[in-house]
Amino acid sequence: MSEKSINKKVQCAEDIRQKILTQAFQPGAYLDEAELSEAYQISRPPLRELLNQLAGEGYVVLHKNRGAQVAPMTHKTMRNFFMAAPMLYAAVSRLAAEHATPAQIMRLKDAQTLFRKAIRDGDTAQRALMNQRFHAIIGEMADNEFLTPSLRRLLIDHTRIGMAFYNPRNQSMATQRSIAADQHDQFIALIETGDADGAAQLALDHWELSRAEIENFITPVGMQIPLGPATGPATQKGTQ
Amino acid sequence: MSEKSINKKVQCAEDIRQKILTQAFQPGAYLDEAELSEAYQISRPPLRELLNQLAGEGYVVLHKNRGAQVAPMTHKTMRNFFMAAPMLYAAVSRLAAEHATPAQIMRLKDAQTLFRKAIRDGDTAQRALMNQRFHAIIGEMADNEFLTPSLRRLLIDHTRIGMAFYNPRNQSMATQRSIAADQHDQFIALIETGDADGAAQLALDHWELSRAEIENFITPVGMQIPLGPATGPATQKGTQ
DNA sequence: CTCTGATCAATTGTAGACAATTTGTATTTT
DNA sequence: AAAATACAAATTGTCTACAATTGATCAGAG
Repeated sequence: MSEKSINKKVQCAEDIRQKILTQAFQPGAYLDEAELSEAYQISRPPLRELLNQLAGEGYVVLHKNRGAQVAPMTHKTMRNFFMAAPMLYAAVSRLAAEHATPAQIMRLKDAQTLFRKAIRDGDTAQRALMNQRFHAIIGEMADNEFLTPSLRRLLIDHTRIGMAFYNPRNQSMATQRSIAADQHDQFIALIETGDADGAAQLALDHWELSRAEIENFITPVGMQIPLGPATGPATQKGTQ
Repeated sequence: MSEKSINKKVQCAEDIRQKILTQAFQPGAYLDEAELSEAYQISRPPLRELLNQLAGEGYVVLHKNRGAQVAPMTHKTMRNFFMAAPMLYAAVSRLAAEHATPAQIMRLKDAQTLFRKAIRDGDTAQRALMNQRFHAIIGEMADNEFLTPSLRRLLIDHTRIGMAFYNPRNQSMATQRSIAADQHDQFIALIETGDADGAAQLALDHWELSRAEIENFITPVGMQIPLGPATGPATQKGTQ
C-alpha cells in the first residue's frame, strides 16, 4: 500500500511524459493543475513539484502565474533540432560503446524487442515510445551527466516529431522503419563489441535516415499545422 | 510590493545557485528544507518546488526521502566534463556568432566589464560568477534549446572547479587569467562581426587554456578532496 | 562483547484551506 | 458607439498542520 502511494507521483509523472511524447498532450497546450491533481488523485503541491521537474527535463515550460505549458514546437525548434541532433547522437553513441555494461545491453535488447513488436502490431504510439526508450538507454550507457540533459531534450522532440509526421499509409515510411529497426540491431552489436567509431558513424547514418524522413513532410512555408501534410497523400507512387 | 513577494522565490533560487557556484554550499552537501525556508522567509512547499527546479538545472540532486544534495563532484564528473566541454563550447560559440542580437552583445560587454573589475579587485567569487555569466550569455545568444541544458550543466561545474582550484598566490594563474580576459574581448569582437568559425576556434583555445590550468591541480591519484591542494600549499614542498 | 530487534526522534512528503494575481466581462463615461 | 475602468470569477501561488518514512539509539539476548 505504502509503496503505491509513494509511486503515485512517479507514476503520474511518467504518464504525463508519455502523453506529451505521444502528443496526447499537444505542444503548446496548457495544463490545468486542479484537473490533473484530481485525475491522478494527488494534491496540488506535489503535482506542482512534479511540473517543476518536468520543466527541468524540457517537457513543459512554466509561465509565471499562467501555469504549465507543454513545450511548444515552432519552426525555430525544428531548425535547432536539426542542428544539434547529429552532433549529440554521435557523441553519445560513441561513449555508449565505450562504457556500456552487460545489464544495460540486456535492457537495450529488451527495448528493441518491444520496438519491433510495436512495428508489427502497427501501434504508432508504442513504437514511438520504445524507440525513445531505446535511445534513452544508449544515453544512460554513455553515462555522461553533461550530455544527458541535451540528449533527453532531443529525444522528447524527436519522439513528438516522429508521432506527428508518421503516416501508416505511406509505404516508403514502412521501409524506412524497417531499416531503422535493423540499424538498432547494429547499434546493439557495435555497443556489445565496444566499437566506438562504428557506433558514432551508425548514429550519423541513423540520424540521416530520420532526417530525410522528416524533411519529406516539412513544407518550406507551412509547418504551422504539423499534422496537415501527413493525413492526405495516400496515393503515393514508386511503392514496391 | 507585490513584486517583491513574487521575487522572493526567484531571489532565493538565485542565491542558492550562487552559493553552489561559489562553493559556499560544497559539492555533496545536504540541504535542510526547514533551515532554508526559515532563512529565506518562505514556506517549505515553494522551496521544494524551487529545489525541483534546481535539480532540473543540475545544481542539486534529489534523493527520495533524503532531501536535496548539492551536485557532487567525483573523478568521473571530471572525466565527463573534460570530454563534453570542448565540443559544446565550440558549437555554442559558433551559433552565438551567427545569432547574437545587439542587446545581447551589450549585456555581454557589461558582463566582461564586471569580470575585469573582479579580477582587479581580487574578488575570486565575483570573478567566477561573472565568468559564468559571460558564458551563459553566449549560451543565450546561441538560442538553441537543445544545447542550452548541457551548457548550463557544464558551466556549473566549470565555475565550481574554477573556484576550487584557484590559488591567488600562484603567479602563472594570474597570467592565465589575464589571457582569459583578453580572449573574452576577442569573443565579443568575433561575435559582433558574426565570425562563426573564428568564435568556434576561439572557444577551443579558451577551453585549452582552462583545461591546462585545471590539470595542473589534478593529481593522478587524489582528487577526492578538491579543496585540499588549493587552500594551504603556500609553503608545501614534495609531500609524498 | 556483539548482534539483532524495537521504539523514538527528526526530516521528508502530503493535504486542505487561504491569499493574490490575472483575465474576462460588464457597466459607465466620453 | 467605443473605449476605459472597475468588478468578479477562476486559476495560480503560498501557508500551516498533519502523516509517513527513514535512521539512530538503546535495550536485550545469544
